[in-house]
Amino acid sequence: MFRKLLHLVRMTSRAPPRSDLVKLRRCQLELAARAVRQDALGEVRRIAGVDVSSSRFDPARMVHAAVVVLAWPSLEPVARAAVSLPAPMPYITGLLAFREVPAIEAALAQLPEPPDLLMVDGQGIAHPRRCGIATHLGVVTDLPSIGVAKSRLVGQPASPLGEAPGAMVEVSDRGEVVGALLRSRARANPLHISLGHRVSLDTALHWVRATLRGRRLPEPTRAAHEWAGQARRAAMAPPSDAQ
DNA sequence: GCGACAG
DNA sequence: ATCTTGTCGC
Repeated sequence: MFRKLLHLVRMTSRAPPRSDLVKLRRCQLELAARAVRQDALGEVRRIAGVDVSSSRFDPARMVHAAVVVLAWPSLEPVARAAVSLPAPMPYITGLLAFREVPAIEAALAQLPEPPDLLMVDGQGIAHPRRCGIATHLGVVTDLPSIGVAKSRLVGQPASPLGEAPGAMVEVSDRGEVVGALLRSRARANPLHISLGHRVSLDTALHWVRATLRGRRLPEPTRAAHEWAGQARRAAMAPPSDAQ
């Protein structure tokens, strides 16, 4: 359904007309209504990190989506995929998913089997319409998903976040708990964790903490970021003269 | 009108 | 998001 909306703006990759933005926001309300905010996931053996890379210097305006699947508990990569597509539209605050999800879905489709859990670079329900990219992706794929963002979109912490590693505080927006801040590492800016789909906030925090390895970003996110960057540089590299 | 604003 | 190596500090 949202795929038809994308078609409206696909021809340009420039800013969609205002009337289309209204439709995209309505679409988010429908997706958000389908998001499951409780645990509805099986045994977690394969965790997928998801990320997208792009460059403002790219005249083709491509988005490069990468998925890296890590085995639990070894956290060793067992599968990876990357897909590059023309950006359907520019980045617009609150509408990130419409820019990035199509390429991510294509990358997920290349995996030999679907992962048990998605860690997405961005917000879940911590979004003005409770439909950040983690929720959007989770609902359209019906896979359990967690939002791991590096900065804030909406919401306020219940109290100042402690300095100690592991410190956590809930974040609320318009009277609703939508996520949490997590001090994943000492002296580092906190992670913004929110549930995406079929995962509770507690379970989301559990899996983020379980995959940190003492660093700021969880391993699935780190690996996907690295892979997406490699995919972009490979696609943008000058033509090789290897014969 | 002003300020905020994932990637 | 991206441009980018070394460097300072726990």
